[in-house]
Amino acid sequence: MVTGYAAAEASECCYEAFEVVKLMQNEDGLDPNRVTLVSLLQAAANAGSYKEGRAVHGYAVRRGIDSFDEILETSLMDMYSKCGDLEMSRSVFGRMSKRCIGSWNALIAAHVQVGQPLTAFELFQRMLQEDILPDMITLANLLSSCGDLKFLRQGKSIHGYLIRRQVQLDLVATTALIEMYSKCSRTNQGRMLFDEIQAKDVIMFNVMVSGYLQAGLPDKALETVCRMIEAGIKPNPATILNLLSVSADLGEIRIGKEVHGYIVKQGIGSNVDIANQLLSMYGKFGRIEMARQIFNRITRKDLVSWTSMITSYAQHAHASDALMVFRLIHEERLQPDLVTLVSLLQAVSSLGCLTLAKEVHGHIYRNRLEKEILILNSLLTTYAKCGSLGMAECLFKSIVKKSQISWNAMISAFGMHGKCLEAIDLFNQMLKEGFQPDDITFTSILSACSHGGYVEEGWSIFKSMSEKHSVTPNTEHYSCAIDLFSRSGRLEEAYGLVQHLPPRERTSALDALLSSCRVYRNVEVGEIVGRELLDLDPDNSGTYILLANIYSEAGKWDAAARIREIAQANSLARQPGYSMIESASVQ
DNA sequence: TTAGGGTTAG
Repeated sequence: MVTGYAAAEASECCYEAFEVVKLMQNEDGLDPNRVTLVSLLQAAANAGSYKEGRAVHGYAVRRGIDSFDEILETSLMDMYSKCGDLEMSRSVFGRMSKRCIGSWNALIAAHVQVGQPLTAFELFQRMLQEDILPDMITLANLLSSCGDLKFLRQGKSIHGYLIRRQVQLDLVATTALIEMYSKCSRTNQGRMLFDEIQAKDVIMFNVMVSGYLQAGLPDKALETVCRMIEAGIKPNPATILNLLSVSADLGEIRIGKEVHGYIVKQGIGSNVDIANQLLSMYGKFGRIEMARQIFNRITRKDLVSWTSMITSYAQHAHASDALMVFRLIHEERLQPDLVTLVSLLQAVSSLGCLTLAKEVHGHIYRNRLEKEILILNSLLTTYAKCGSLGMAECLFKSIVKKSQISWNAMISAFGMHGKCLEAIDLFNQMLKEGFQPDDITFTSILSACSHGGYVEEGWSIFKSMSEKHSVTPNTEHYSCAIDLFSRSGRLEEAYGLVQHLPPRERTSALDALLSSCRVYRNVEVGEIVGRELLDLDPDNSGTYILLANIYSEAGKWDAAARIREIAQANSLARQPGYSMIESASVQ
């Protein structure tokens, strides 16, 4: 009876199990034995009832069942881990005279679950030193750690171990391997294992889908979900969460709306995790009103709900609303975490308010998050965007373990403030300290050079991208280099670079180049650029006007008149100019 | 023993 309640995994059942034991003692005068205690511990562990679990431990000690057997001790460890007391779990483990595989597994699993995979790995090494042979449970847990730590080599060696020992890979083991490979950026390897299994379950599909999402392949993720549905497997809540991510990543709100409809029909909209993901998806599409409605309907909002709402506001020009939501969090007795504060910093950055930046900085200190690299990098950018390059630099210097992102953030901060030489110096220092620049580093440094007019320096850095750093220049890099040349009047060279862009992405670069042609009164290049631009975007009245001006300023009145005639024939009126000024609503 | 969510640099 007690075991039945214990297996039911609900807190009410935990109390029922304890009630049954009381009845057993009072009415029948029977004392609980080891089996009863194991069941009670299991009930407490499933319900997370620490008080009850400790009481059972105390009872066992008082009754002298303290020369515990392995099963009872392992149940104690499991109960302590599930109730969040890892120390007690370790202490029970330490006192065990004979440790069975189950107790090792319990401790390894506990460390994996609280996000300490490194310790889980250390335990595994100790286990091998003590000549204990790992079982499938140990290996599945370790594979999960390998994924989290991106330990591809160790993950592969576990896979190799399984093959060498000719272990038949079941659904769970294969799923764990697929997950490990996906998290270590080896999605294809995961896919091969996935294809080998005929009878896949919903979890395996979800893991594969999530692997594709992590790899930035939302179309493959969608294809996999479709295959799953075709195979007659019903989506579960985790599938729904994946699908909402697919929709956001593909930029296809239609999919998200369809999934929303499914959620409503299935009556699972009250699930807080699903509601959070839905809110976040609408937020990403800028559908703030929809996001807000979903947020308001969540009855038990958790920190993710609040943070998602802040992010949605912060990223779509509603910074003051983001701040307002942040202030409400405290009333809910929730403690903002690292992610909440990073989102808040985005809002502060877009307001450009230094006082607020300092206020959040204080908050970060009070919550002891001042050493988190994620927070430091965001704060650095926020200070720079709020006009205080000094504070940004000071913060950068104070970061003991700088990440590549810290360097990128500081280079871009110098760029924002027109300090091109400082940005170049920092870039060189970054290389000297052995950090690998990436595409974002180059976007920042090239844009700093182009704004500061440092043509030679910028061009030499652009060339070094593929020659020295194996970074292939993308459209943005080309645009920066084109800008670099066109601003300094080297229009032929700029036009030469435009040819490297795919035709559809040439418009804005050509637009800027045409303006430069006017500034530098270069009719030859202007004519070529203007015509190419008119081919690509014949409805842009600005191009006709600019080209006509270039002709007339060069004295080519006939050509200018012809262009104006064509514009008139196409009835392209000049767009009136306008400006928008937002009044400061937050001090 | 296997799955999911809010996040930093342009």
